[in-house]
Amino acid sequence: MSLATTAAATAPAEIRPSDFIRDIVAGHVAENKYPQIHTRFPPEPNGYLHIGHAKSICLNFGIAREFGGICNLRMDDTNPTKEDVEYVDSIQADVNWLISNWADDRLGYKVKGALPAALTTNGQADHFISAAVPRLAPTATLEPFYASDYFAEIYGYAVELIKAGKAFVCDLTPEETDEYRRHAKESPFRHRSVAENLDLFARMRAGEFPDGTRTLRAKIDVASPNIWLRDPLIYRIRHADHHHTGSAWCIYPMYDFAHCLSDYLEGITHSICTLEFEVHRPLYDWILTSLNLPRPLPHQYEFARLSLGYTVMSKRKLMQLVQEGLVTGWDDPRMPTISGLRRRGVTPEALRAFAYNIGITKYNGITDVAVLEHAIREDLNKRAFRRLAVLRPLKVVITNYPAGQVEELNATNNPEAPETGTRPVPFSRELYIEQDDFREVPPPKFFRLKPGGEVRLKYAYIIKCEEVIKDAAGNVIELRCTADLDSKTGGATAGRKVKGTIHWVSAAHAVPAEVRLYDRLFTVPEPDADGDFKTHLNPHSKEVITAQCEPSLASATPESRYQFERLAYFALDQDSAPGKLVFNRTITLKDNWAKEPPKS
RNA sequence: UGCCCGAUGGUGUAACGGUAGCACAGCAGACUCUGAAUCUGCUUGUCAUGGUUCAAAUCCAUGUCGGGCAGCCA
Repeated sequence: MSLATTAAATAPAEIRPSDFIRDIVAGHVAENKYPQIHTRFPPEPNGYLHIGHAKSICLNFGIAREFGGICNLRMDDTNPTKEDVEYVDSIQADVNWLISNWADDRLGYKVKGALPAALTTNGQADHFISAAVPRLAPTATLEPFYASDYFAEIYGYAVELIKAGKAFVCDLTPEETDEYRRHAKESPFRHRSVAENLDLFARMRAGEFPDGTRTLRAKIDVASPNIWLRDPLIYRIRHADHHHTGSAWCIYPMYDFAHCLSDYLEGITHSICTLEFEVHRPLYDWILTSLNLPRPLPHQYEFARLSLGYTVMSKRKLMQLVQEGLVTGWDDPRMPTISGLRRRGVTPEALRAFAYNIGITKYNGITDVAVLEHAIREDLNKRAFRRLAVLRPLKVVITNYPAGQVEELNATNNPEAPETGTRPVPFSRELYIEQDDFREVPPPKFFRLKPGGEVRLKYAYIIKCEEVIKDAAGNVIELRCTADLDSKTGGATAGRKVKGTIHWVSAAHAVPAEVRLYDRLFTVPEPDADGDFKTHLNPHSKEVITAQCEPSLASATPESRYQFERLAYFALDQDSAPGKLVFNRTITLKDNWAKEPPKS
C-alpha cells in the first residue's frame, strides 16, 4: 500500500472538517467567548432516527469532539400525544451506536432523575443542570436529558413573563387565533391585567379548563412581518399523560418556548438546527432576552437538512411505511433509518464518512445516493472477509477429477488486510458455480464460462467446459468440465492466463443460507416530489433466495462483514439462529460489466 | 400574498477581493486468480444584468429561479 493510499484511508478521521458553523465556533473559541463549547442533539421521541439525524449527530458531536466540548442528548418531549418510550430507547441505542469509539466521551448525559438545580448567578436567581461525563459513572445511573424534566422551571419562566407584562392568557379558539394572526389583529384578551393572567394561568395548570379553551401567548408584536412574532402561543392545555412526567401536568409548553429555555438550562452555547427554524430565531432570542437571564445566552444556527435520492426522509412518511406494512419495521434494512442501515450491515464509520463527505451548508440540495453507497463500499472493502458463495447455483462436474477426493485450498481472507490470514476451502469433483457465469451463447467480451471455453476457478483450477446438459424444457442444468490439473496455485501451469476468474463452492460441502437481496426502496430519485410517494415503491426492493456458501461461513458472526466474492457485501441478520444462516445484502460490488451496453 | 433563506460542472461541496479546487458520478486506459479494489488520464461549472475595484464566485443594486414559514407539531 502506498503512502498516498494510507493517508487517504485515514484522512476522514484525522482531518478537521470545515464549514460555516464550525468557522463560527472556531471564532468563538479563538476569542475565548465561552469556557467550554456545549452543543446538543435534541430529537423528539416520536419516531426512529434516520440518516438525516445522523448528519446532525455527526455535526453536533463532531463539534464537541473537535473543540473539546460536550454534546447533550436531549429528548425534546413537549407533546405528550405524539411521544413514546419506545422511541426514547431506540434514539439512545442509535446515538450510542453511531458515536461509539468516536465521540462517546463527549456525550452529555445526566445523573438519573436529576433535575435543574436552583442557584444564584451574579446575585440573581437561576437554574442550571449540568452534564455528567458518561465515562465517570456506570451507564445504569445515567440517562439523557429531557425537556420535560424542565417543566417546573419553564412554568416559572412563563410566570415571570406574565409578571413582566410580556405574556397573557388568551381565550380565542384555535380558528379565531389563526384568523386574528393572519390579519395582524390583536387578541381581545391581550390587555388583561397581570393579576388576571396570573390567576388564569394558575387555573390552566390546575386543570380547570378543557383542552383548547385557553392558551398562554407571548405579547410581542401582532403586526410583525414575521408570523412567529405575532403573539405566539407558548403554552397549551393538553389533558394527556406524558411518557416521562406521567400525569403531573395538563399544560405543556410549545416548542419555541421550551427549546430555547432548555438550551439555557443546560448551558448550551451553540444550538444547531435545520433551516425551517430560521424564521423562529427572532422568537428564540426574544424569549431569552425578555427573561433577563443571568448566564450567557445560547444562540441558534441553522443548516440544510439532508435529502437523499431514491428515498423519503420525513418521519411521517417513514411511519406510514411501517404502519401500512410496506416494510417489516423501522429497522427494515431498506429503511433510511439508522437502525435499518445498521441491520443492513452499514457501519458507524461508513455513516460518519458519509456525513463528512456531504458537508454542511444552507443550500437545500438532493444528495446522490451514490455518495452514500461509495462511503459504504469504501469502508466494507477494508474490513470485509472475502468468502465464496453462490447465489443461483449451476452444477458443474469435473470429469477428470477423482470422485471422493477432497482438497483443502488456501483462500485469502482479505487482500486489503493480509494480516487477517487465510482459511481453507474444500474442493471436490462436483461444484456449484453462478448461473450468470455461464452462457451457452456468450455476448461479445464475455470473459466467463462458455461451451469449449476456459475459466479460472478462484483459488483452484482452470477448467474447460466440455458438455452442456439440459432438461426437457431446454434449461441448462449441469456442465461437464475438465480441469487443467497442474494449474492450481503453485502448480506447473499456475501462471497460465485465462481471461475470467469465477467463484464456486464444493457441492458436497456447501452450507445453505437464506440471503435477502435488498435494493433501493423507490424507483425514482424524488419519490415525494409529487403525488403519493408510495406509488413509486420498488416492487423488487427485496428478494429472498437460498444461497450455497463455503463451509467457513457456518461460523459467521454478527459483528463481521463479508464480501461474497464478485457479488456483494453481506452481514448476518438478527434472524439467524444456530444452524440457520440469514444474510442481508448490504450493497453490491460495483459492476462495470453490467453497465456494458447490450450488444445484439 | 407577506416575511426569511439560498443559487459554483450531472450531483454534493471548497475558494473568506488575487491561478475556480475536491469528492461522487461519467468516459478512456493500465493492472488484476474478484469485470471489485488500486493506478493514470479526461470531459463538464461561478443564475442574469448593471455597478464598485488595478482585480469580483466573493462586495452593492435590480431581476430570475429554488427552498422555508404562516399547527394549540417539532
